[in-house]
Amino acid sequence: MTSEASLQNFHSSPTTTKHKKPTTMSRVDTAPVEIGLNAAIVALTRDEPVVLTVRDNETSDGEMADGLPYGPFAPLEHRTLDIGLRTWVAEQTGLDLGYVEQLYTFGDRGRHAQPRDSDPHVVSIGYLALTRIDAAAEIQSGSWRSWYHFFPWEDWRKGRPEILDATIGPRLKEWATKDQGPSSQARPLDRQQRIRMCFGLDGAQWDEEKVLERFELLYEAGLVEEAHRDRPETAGGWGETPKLGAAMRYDHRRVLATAISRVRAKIKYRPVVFELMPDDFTLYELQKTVEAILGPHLHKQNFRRLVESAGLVEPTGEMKTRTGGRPAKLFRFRRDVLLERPAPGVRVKPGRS
Amino acid sequence: MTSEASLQNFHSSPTTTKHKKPTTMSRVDTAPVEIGLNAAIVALTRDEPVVLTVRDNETSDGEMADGLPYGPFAPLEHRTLDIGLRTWVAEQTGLDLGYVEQLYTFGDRGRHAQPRDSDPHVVSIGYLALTRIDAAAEIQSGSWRSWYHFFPWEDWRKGRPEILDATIGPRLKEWATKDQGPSSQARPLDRQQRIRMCFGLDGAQWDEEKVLERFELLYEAGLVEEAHRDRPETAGGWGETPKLGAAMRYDHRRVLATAISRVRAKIKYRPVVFELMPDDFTLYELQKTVEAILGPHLHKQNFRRLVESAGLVEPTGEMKTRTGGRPAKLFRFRRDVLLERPAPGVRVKPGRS
DNA sequence: CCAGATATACTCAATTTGAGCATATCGAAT
DNA sequence: ATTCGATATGCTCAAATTGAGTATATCTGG
Repeated sequence: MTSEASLQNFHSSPTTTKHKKPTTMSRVDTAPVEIGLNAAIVALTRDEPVVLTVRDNETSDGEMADGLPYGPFAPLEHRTLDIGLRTWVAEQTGLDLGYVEQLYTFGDRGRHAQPRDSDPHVVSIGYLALTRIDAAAEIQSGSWRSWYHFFPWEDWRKGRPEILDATIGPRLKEWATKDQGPSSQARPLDRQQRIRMCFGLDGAQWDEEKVLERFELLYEAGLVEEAHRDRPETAGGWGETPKLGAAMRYDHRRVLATAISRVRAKIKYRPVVFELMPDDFTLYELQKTVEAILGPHLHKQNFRRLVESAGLVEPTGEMKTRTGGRPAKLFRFRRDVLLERPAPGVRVKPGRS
Repeated sequence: MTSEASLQNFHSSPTTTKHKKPTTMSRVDTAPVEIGLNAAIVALTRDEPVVLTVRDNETSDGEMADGLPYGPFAPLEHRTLDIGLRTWVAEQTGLDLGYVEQLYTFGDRGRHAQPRDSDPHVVSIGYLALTRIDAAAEIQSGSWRSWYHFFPWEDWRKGRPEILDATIGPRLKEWATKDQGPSSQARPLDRQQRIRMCFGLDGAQWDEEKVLERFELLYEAGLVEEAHRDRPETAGGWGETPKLGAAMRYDHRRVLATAISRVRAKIKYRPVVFELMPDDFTLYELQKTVEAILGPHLHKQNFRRLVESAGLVEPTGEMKTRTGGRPAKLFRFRRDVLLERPAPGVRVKPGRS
């Protein structure tokens, strides 16, 4: 089953449609559709990237997995999609969002756990929101969870996670050699290669932006809980499969994966880090924040040279003394860069050696 | 009126929502919603970037503006969103799409020209498709139009377009000093600054990726036809306003603007140019293609060094002789780069001097 | 006062990038 | 046949950027 999101980067084999003559569009057979707005709200608590999760925004039906704040788009109430999102988030968590950005619209059937067949098909739009921890303290409901709780294999802060070679690698290789189905010919990259590229195995290098591709691959391979929840008939051998990260409701883990991918990519070419920082900060704190998101992306004092020469920050004149060593200058974000250069960001690179 | 898409890059002032206690989600007041799938299909004919337009896919109601191929998402027929898109495109134009990528989901009211209030609210999802010109020749309906036909101010191939200083600049400055409304305080960038950054006026530099921001600004300022079509009540003085590019139906010009933005951005970090090229090509043809999309982005023979050293291409061994000068080596795309490096692309830069 | 920790300044070489020169080969005009 | 215009392609060279390291300053805690 081809996941839709992977089409962002790969060809998909075109559907072999008969070439009908162009017809006038009919409005028949449009089954009811509901639009779900889902928010991945990201903050940082002590160098830990966290996401806001809620548990009980629907009647508790025994399922206790975490979920993201979400709600249906009501076009009569919400003038725009993101007003709708802000309204739902405020209502469910008490948080007024600042920075909000649309991620992706998912529409494939069978990824949203429809209780009844008569329920409307849900198309879900994922959003990324960034917030500071002081604003984040206001929340009235929901809880902050490390995003690595849901994606342990993405946590490279202490080096390569063991789960990669201990569990994920072997199970994926096993899956790669299993039944491929007849449609495997059309696929541009075969399973082996996709695994290699996604998870940086066999000499390929790890790309911290491929969060979504990795999750979709694990889903496709049936290695995450959601895959079995969505298609119980394929649950063979699920019992002995170890849990790979905590599951989420509906397709929320996919939305979160998209959010992480986006943050990791965007931090490099737009000054979004500062949405997560307090007004004043030291350069080391800034670096720690970037590393919390990207992983310890081998930088050094070059990092300070980078942000200073890029004009991203300016000294406040104050010092921070409780630093454990020599006092550090405090800096603030230079909002003027937005008026100067087209694409400023903390453009860290993979590293030469 | 804040355009929704501009939220990709700017803060928006949070809606001041009362903090209600989290409630169980109700399914009341969900007015019917229809999802429109819209395809901006881009190709290249003789160094001219073109987009596939259709005219008569709905009952002709006198309006004869161009539109993009589109159709409603029918969840019972279309397993995924992009299968739906491919189906509609095939039906309306006879073209089987190859590379397809989702762009953005627009949902704001009043941008989609609802004939009757009783009609369902339409949320439209924009897609970008890239195709080669030989495949593009197959089309049975619709016509290819230069994308600069709709966005003349984006055409920098012969230097800075006169329309910028002759028309757009003055009219925008006039609008900037007009009535700002009471909500202008909360706006992070005022009109002057937005104009400056979007259109590279007053010393700011032109950013070829800001296609959508520019169009949204013109829409907001009432300088494009669609603005008056959507809100006839504000049509004061529209008669004497010169036409800024050809209008499109519904919000299709916005979708096209998003598509151009995306192509221009993506060509720099993913090998998407090759979706537009024939199998074999000379390096100069490749450069011309890039320039047709980005504008003459001051490169030189450094371009060849770039693509060759990046391993993006490999020589076929053949030569192209009818080149007007010394015969050129033919190259083909090295598909293997996808397996080697994480983000290869024709990463041209603005230029130092 | 010292050890440990962090902050900050500065250096230096490898690499990348911007810009230009020189030469090769074709077609068309003279 | 020769010349000119146009393109192709190889090579050089200096400027800028980047990766990596060294040296020194100043705090906290023992």
